[in-house]
Amino acid sequence: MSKTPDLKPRKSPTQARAAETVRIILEAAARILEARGLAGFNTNAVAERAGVSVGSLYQYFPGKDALTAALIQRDGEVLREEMAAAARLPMARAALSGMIAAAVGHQLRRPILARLLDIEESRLPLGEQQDEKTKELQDLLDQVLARVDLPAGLSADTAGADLFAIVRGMVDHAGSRGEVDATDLQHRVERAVFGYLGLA
Amino acid sequence: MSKTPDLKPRKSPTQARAAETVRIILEAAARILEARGLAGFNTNAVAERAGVSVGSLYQYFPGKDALTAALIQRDGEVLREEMAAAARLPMARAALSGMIAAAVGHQLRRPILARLLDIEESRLPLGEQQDEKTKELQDLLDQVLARVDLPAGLSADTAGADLFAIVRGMVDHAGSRGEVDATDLQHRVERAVFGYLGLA
Amino acid sequence: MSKTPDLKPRKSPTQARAAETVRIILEAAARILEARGLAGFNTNAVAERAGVSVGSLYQYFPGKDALTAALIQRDGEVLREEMAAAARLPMARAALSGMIAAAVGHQLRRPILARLLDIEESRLPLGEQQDEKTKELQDLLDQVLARVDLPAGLSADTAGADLFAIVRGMVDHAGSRGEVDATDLQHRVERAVFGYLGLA
Amino acid sequence: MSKTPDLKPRKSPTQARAAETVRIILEAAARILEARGLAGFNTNAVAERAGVSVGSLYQYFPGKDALTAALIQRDGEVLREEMAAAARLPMARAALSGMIAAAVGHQLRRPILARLLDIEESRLPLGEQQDEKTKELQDLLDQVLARVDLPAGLSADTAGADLFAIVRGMVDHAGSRGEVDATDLQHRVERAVFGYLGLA
DNA sequence: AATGAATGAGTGTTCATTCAT
DNA sequence: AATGAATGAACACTCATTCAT
Repeated sequence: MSKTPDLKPRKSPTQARAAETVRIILEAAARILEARGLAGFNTNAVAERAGVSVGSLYQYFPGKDALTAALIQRDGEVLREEMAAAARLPMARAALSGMIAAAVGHQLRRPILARLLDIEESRLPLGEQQDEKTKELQDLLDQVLARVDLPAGLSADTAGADLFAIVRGMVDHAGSRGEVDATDLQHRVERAVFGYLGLA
Repeated sequence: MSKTPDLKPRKSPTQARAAETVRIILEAAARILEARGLAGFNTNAVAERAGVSVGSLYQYFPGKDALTAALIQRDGEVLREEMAAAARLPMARAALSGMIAAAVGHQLRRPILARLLDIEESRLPLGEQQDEKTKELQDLLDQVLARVDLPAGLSADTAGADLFAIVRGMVDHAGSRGEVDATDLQHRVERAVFGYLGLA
Repeated sequence: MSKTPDLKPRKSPTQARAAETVRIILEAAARILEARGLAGFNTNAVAERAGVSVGSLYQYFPGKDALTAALIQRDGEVLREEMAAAARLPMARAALSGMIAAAVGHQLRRPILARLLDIEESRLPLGEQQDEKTKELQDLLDQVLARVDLPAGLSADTAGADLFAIVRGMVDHAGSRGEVDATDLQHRVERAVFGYLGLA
Repeated sequence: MSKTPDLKPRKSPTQARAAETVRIILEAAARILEARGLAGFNTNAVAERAGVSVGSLYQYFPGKDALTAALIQRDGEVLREEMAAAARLPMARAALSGMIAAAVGHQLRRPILARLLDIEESRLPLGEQQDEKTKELQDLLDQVLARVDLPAGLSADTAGADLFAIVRGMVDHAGSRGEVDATDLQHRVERAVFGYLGLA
């Protein structure tokens, strides 16, 4: 077995300058990923693009994987907020539509980045912290699903996982096909989701 | 820009022994991928596992990416055959079910391998050859879809791509969740597919 | 805690060329140590001095520490043989003299190298293999000490350890003072050893 | 060739607070050395342990080696005083015993630190200052040796160097073996020293 | 054809040292 | 004077690929 890498940020930047440096590094990492893919994603390139030294990068992240993990975390932040907002809508159908819209919007905003982070997320041992985040999303979905009539034989858990997979699969694929029309994609994903749930 | 790598096998194995060697190398590559992931997938490890020298490996494949490409190709062979057989079924609904069964069966047979090859496939410039294979599948799907009443506003092309994405997303996710019950998964994918098509 | 490094050679060279490469690398490592000290002892420098690539070095040694360990092992080989030969002398006093001569000769042959390897030996977790080697020496010494009248209150173990320390301390220091006269040094070490044992 | 580093403390701490800071830094350095060895001995770790910033550390020491040198200097201070006191004893034999006791006590107080500083001392170009300190010790030893009948063929210089080496070798080794009984070690070192001098 | 030793560019990471605040 | 963020040269180690045997 290989040793599990440290994925927690190394130091919380106390000074304003340091926080800004972290932000710059993360954005540089995102751009490198988008421009050169996983193969071209290395710490020296990120540091150079960020206009800082490698040393600075390692002041804030204990290793490459921790940088990736932070990027995944940052990337999911907005998504989770939009999802939570959508889940609060009173009508279940509207809530689901809103959650789909959040996923679609998130993916189409930076499709390449989203796809690569998905891949990396499945590779990294993100630990409790990320599990919590995922669980949070899962819970939101479960709450909404509890308000619809699920078809016989489907548990909320399984249905949640499937919907997750359907939405991610469709938006990833749309992203890789170069789609940019969010409205159209939204409709199709709704077809699949509501069809799956028998709410068509 | 980096030069696009040569992905065609270096020599057509005219002799039976050579074909056998190629087979052994490919299976070794598959097992390394499954056991060690993309990070542990390197030519020296594959050659050692295959019981041949690196030199021999490079006799049959011009580079690492060509090896990966051949693996993707091999991996899709059976899937395409089963898909084609299913597409020949007279009833459109049965044909779709059969195609889903092929996809589900393929993924659950070697879930880790299937997932990693999906990732690599999206990274490699597979060229005409693979495009043809994908187009073949797309055509099969189009033919079947031509025999159902597509909902308004959906082209066969788009619907095909979406179904592809739905199925792949669901089976990938099921694979990574450790599901092994093909029948159950089959039902759920059918829900999504027929739901999407309005055939529920 | 830091992970204990792998200190065993990576592969036993099967071909003659490979064995020669290993020999060349070890001698280059020795010369780098002598010329630049521990601070200048790095794998790139060793490889360059050896006239091979770093890659070759890592074919045979899993890491820098393994290289050092192999050097320690090689360095002790001749010493152990000479010690064993001396221990076989029938007269205990002659045996001790012979063992001192072996230690003195060993140290004066390559004084800087011997000193630095002593330092590294104390730092590395050499494991059973080396413990055996040291135990072998200790056993030789014990056997010889069993044939002399030890002063009251001295166990063979303690006496052995002390003699070891006396000899090593004196020859190390002589080496670092630049002494080259083995005969003179031999006499003085004998003074200390026989004096310690009350055999003056 | 590399330039010889500046080993003198950067500023004479005129203020009491500065002197205290220096003391704290030195003790932190000692503890880091003991706890993490030479490999873990770095200026950032020392500063953190000392509770000061690296910047402050560099206010008082022009570089890492200067810090080490100061530590060596501090470490020898007490030893030299005790040695000088012992050398003033009227009976030569008692003086030697006292000097041995000083060395043994010094080593057993902080065995790991003593050993590592010995190693570093042999690596650093300590310059006149330290030479003087060593010479001071050597002189003390010479004065005492002048009061005993040296065996034929031994100069006071050589004898002094040998005794130094014997004592250091024995106490270093005892330290690394984990010995803690100062009285026992004292007896054995005396055996060696007086035996060497023919005063048994 | 096969072998496997050899290559070396590339990458992750550390740490002594500097300097803006 | 003090801080600690930033620097970047240096180094351990990997692995795709080549080539002498």
